[in-house]
Amino acid sequence: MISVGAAGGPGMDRIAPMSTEWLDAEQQRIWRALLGGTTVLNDRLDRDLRSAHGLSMAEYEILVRLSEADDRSIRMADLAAAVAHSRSRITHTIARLERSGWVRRVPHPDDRRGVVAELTDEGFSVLEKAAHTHVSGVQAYVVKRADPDDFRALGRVMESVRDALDGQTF
Amino acid sequence: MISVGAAGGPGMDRIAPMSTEWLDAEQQRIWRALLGGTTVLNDRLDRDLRSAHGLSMAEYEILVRLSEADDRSIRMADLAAAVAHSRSRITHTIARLERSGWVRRVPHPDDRRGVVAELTDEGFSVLEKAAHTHVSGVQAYVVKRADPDDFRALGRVMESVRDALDGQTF
DNA sequence: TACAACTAGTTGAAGCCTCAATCAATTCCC
DNA sequence: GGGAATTGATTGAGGCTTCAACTAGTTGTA
Repeated sequence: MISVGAAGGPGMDRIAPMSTEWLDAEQQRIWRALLGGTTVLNDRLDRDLRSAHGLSMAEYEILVRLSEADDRSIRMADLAAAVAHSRSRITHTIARLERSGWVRRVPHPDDRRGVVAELTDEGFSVLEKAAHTHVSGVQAYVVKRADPDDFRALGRVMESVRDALDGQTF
Repeated sequence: MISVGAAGGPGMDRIAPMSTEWLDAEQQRIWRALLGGTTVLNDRLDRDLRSAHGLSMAEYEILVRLSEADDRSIRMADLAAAVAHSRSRITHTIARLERSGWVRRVPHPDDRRGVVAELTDEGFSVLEKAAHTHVSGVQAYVVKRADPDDFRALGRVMESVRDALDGQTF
């Protein structure tokens, strides 16, 4: 047993390889809870949406953003930034959503390079139903299980993480 | 703007569709921080590992588990449960790791249906190097940015989430 | 013993994401 | 103005994950 990622990395006490600061036992326990918890959570929310509405989490998130925007439409690049996906991924996902009839692509009025994705009425209607499933899941799997102060603390940490890392488009 | 997933779902004040309890503004902010934060975090940790060691996060996690186990080996199904992946996914991933020479498959001694995945010396050596990259990232992107009490609170929440949802193999 | 039910693991096809290359339009700047 | 650099978006190939179907070994039970 070597505890890679835990207190005292491999050989650490003898050669101090490259000054990596290892996690102590508690930090490692918390980190693994974050990793494992988000894995099972995303998996579960995704399955719930798929089985009930034929919609993935990624697709759901996109529809939500569109529903909140003026004219229910957002430019492709802005949409990519909003959900932290690559442009390529947004192109593929919007193509699928368009095939389903939930989104329509229209040329950008000012910038002729631009494309704007717009939520259709049918898409909005699917979203209305899917929102019940999704929000119920978030309540049951996360919000209801958390002490309100702990939940706020989680928010502070993850806001800091997100703000530090985002803004990188690939 | 309809705020699906936020306070007052669509039409909620008029028809109370199916008694879904919506998230208030603060809860929604926190939930989106968790969603967005974990997205960019996983993305970044994965890229760091890939570019430096040719190893994905999923592969790294598996190697870590193996390195911690007796004989550096774990049965396929147990490995799947440990990292919350499907058996099929573990089969594919171990096949890849075996091709890379980092893991070897051996028949289970008692149960002739069983297969045990075992970390090779070469795999251990890659893991030793990768651990520096990974742990440095976790420190810089998460641990160092978080107030220690907030970080502990995050741990409590995510442990509860994970324990509530895990144990579902697909 | 014998049969049914279950568990372990694999397989291949289909779907989604990543990556690099590409094309078109806009902006920069001399 | 005009060429270079940048930005917006798409494309298709390759890689990883999911899903359903399948084989094989084990367990329960009569």
